[in-house]
Amino acid sequence: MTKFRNTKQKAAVLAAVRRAHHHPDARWVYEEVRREIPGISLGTVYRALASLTAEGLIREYPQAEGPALYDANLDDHSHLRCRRCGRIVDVPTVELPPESLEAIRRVGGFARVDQVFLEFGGICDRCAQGETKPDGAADTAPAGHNIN
Amino acid sequence: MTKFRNTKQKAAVLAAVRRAHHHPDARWVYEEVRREIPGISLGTVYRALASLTAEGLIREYPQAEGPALYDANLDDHSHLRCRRCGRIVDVPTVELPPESLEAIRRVGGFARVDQVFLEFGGICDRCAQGETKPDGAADTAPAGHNIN
DNA sequence: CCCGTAATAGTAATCGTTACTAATAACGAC
DNA sequence: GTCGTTATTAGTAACGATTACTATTACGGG
Repeated sequence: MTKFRNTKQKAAVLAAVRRAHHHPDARWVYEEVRREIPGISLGTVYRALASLTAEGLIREYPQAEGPALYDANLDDHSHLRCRRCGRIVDVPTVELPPESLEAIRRVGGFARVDQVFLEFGGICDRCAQGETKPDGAADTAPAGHNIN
Repeated sequence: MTKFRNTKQKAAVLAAVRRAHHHPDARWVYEEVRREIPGISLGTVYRALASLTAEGLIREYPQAEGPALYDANLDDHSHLRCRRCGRIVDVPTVELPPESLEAIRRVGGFARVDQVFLEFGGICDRCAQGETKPDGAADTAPAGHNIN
C-alpha cells in the first residue's frame, strides 16, 4: 500500500465532493475549494481527486466527452443522463442475466468477462416540460444503443 | 439535410475504416490513408470521419480515455474490451427487460429513457495464456460495475 | 523535535480535437 | 464542356482536459 498523507487541501477537496449534490468535475471542485483555500492550484485538485479515488473514498467517472466527473456515492449504482440538459441522476444498477454474460464471453473468445459499464440516456421531466412538438435535433447522442 | 460532397479524401477515409479489421482511431486512419494520399492532413481525416458519421456510413465511439474509435459495422452490437491489451471485439447486444428501464425511468424522475450505453470488460484468451498467478495490478479499470 | 518524503504551487507540456485561413475542387446549372 | 457557388481541403494555430516538471513546504512516524 502506498502512503497517503492528510493535507488540508485533500480534506477540502473531499468535503467539496461530498457536499456536492451533483456529480462535480475537477473545475467545479477547484472553484468550490478556492473559497476556503484561495491559493490552491488546479493541479493539486486533480492530484487530490486521483489520490482520493485510489484510497477508495470517492469514485471517478471519466466521460467520453468533457471532463471526468467525481462521485462521493460509493454504493453500487448506474447513471441516467438527460441528453437535453446533461443532468445526471443516480439509479439502481440493472443485473444482467449470467447466461448473457456467458454468451458474450463465448462469442467474444474471452477467458472471462467480469465488468459491465452501463449508462442510460433519456429526457428528464424538467426538459420534457418545455418541449416543442418536433423533437429537437441538438441532442447529445453518445455511442450506444437506442431503443423504441 | 446538409449537402455532402464526395471527395477522394473522404472516400479513402471510408475505405480505410471499412477495411480495418479492428476499431481504428483517427490517427490510424490518417496513417493508412496517407499511403494513398500522402498530402492529406489530419484535420481532413477528422472532418471526413465526422462527415461520414453524420451521413450514417460509419459509427463513432468516443472513449472515456484515449481517442475516439470508428466502426464501419452498422449492425446493432456492443463492445467487449480486454483490460490487459485493450483489444475490443464486437458482441451481440444484451436486451434489458423493459420493466427495468421503466423502474429506472421512474426512480430517476425522467419523462423517458430510450438509450442504453453498454460495454463489457474482461480478459481475452490471448492475455489469459501468458498470465502470472497473482492477478497483475496494471489493469485498465474504467468506471463501471464489477461482478464476481 | 527531526527527518524522509509525500504533497504542494506554479507553470510548461502533452494529447486529442476543433477552429481558422486562404486556396482548391465538386457538382448542378447552363 | 464551362461557369459559379460553396463545400472541402492543407496547414497551422488554438482549445480544453489533464499530466509532468521543479523547487519548496509540511505531514507524521520515530
